Amino acid sequence: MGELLDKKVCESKLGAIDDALYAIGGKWKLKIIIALKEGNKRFNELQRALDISARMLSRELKDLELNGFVDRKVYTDTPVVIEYELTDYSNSLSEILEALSSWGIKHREKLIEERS
Amino acid sequence: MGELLDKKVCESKLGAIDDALYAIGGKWKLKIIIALKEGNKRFNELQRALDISARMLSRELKDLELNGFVDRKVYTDTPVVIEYELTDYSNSLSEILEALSSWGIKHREKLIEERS
DNA sequence: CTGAATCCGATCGGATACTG
DNA sequence: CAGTATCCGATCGGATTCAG
Repeated sequence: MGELLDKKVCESKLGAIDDALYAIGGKWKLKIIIALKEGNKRFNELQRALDISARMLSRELKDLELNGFVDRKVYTDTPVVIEYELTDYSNSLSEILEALSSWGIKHREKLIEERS
Repeated sequence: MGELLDKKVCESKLGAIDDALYAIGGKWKLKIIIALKEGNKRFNELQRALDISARMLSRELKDLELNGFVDRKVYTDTPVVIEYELTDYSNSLSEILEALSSWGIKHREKLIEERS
């Protein structure tokens, strides 16, 4: 009986993780969000901070904006300034970010240990 | 002064997340691990459970084994049975998995809400 | 400065067929 | 059953160029 329960739990988790990976998976999305947590940034600032090509950054920002993680602010101050800013919704990712970064730190330590 | 601190924190987090994504990023690794949490599985069972091609499953399992998340057990029972099993180390991912799946559920709810 | 357009190689990922 | 090999299209991702 516990097996059936396990299966249900597993399947629902698989579905949920699918949804999550679909929205924030890939190489860049989470990194962009982290970079913007430090403060709003302009296109070129992000590019330099993340070492990402303009082509990919442009795509990813469009996607992040479409999915409600990022706002594109245009300040018409002559010269016009364009900044990217996190939305409130992106704060809902904080648990994931924390879990990932703390695991990443421990994982790196493990790797270094193994080399010796 | 707080700005400099922010920058340091951000950079270290970017590095840690890099490490994490390098190890467990991509479309399949976490899904395979979740499927195996339910219990050990054979190659074909995994394939059906995840709807993944043999080609990709083979690659990903090799990678997961190399990085210490999965063990490949061979039972020489005539006929030989081969099973994949999670290592203890893969349990260190539980926080990440929990965070991802609970966020995924909330995110899906948000999406459904938005369509109405 | 903010992108979009193009080109090109690398990788992803499924389908199919094949081996032990 | 447990993979491997091959083929092929889609996407990723950098470099460069170009426009507003």
